[in-house]
Amino acid sequence: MNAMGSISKDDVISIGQLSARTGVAVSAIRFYEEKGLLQPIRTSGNQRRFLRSDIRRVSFVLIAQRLGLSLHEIEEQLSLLPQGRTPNPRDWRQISQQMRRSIDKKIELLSLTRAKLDECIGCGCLSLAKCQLYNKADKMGASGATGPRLVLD
Amino acid sequence: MNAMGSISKDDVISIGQLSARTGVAVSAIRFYEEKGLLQPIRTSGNQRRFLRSDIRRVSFVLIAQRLGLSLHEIEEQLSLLPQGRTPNPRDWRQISQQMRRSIDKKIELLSLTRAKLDECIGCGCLSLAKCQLYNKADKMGASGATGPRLVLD
DNA sequence: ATGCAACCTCAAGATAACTTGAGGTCAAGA
DNA sequence: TCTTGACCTCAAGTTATCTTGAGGTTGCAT
Repeated sequence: MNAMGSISKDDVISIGQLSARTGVAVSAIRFYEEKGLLQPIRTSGNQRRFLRSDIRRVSFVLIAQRLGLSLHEIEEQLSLLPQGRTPNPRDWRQISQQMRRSIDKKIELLSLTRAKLDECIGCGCLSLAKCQLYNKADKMGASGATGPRLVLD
Repeated sequence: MNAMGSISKDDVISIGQLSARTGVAVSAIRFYEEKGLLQPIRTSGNQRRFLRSDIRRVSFVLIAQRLGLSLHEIEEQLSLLPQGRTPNPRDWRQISQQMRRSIDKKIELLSLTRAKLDECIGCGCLSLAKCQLYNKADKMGASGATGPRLVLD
């Protein structure tokens, strides 16, 4: 912004620049926009212009992805922020603690599965009726809209 | 088999029966066949007939899926067995130990990520250049044929 | 003024693991 | 014999996360 509060040319960056800064392909950035993760403004010639803070916003997306969040979940997190702002350190602390809890859960589930597997190694059973592992998994997941789809989440 | 060694009607089951026994949808069974996981024979009228042991084979697929193996990986495991037989308890012990190792790896990775996340919670940084979490993940995955696709595996 | 890299849109392709649907056949009981 | 449920094939749809390509436009440097 300049002294007048308006947006000057130097405050915004092109999609190519955002791509270069974040390592995310141009096509992916357009895709993120489509999914509501970014809301660039347009030039008179219809080209996208991003705020510098969008670099941080994309970083957030990348990091959250590493932690296993889907783009949809990430979008939800972002939309929870007041005024849909890009997460600041304080927001980040909130969100990352929530992520931590979800990682804890994943680890717990894997440990449980591992324990069951250890039993299975001993028994060698492969019976759907009796196998603890399968039954356990069954309770975990049967829900899947698409059948036996889930992968130990 | 009967005394003659030929396959009698009672040795085999229809796709519907296999579905009922395993809980796997008929369409999914056909799909598994297409992927090489099952190799039913056909009646004169072109209907599939499965061996009873295929129930166990499908159970194996389900369990392996729970452990995070893709159908492709499962097919590989099965094809390693002599004569492409359905895994018996001894085979199962081999395979499940290998799976155990892979679960161990996943847990390790998650723990690592969690540790990094804890650091991040403290620092509140969201800089791609500096964030340990992101850099770590980067080294783990950048490979992805499709860009930032991986999910903390 | 012009050239050309960078940008735009929209459609389609890729992968995993299946499902759904259309249109037709088989088999077993009444 | 007829009927009907179970089966068959093949094509297309689904979700997530993008990429690739075709065909056309912009904007900055010379």
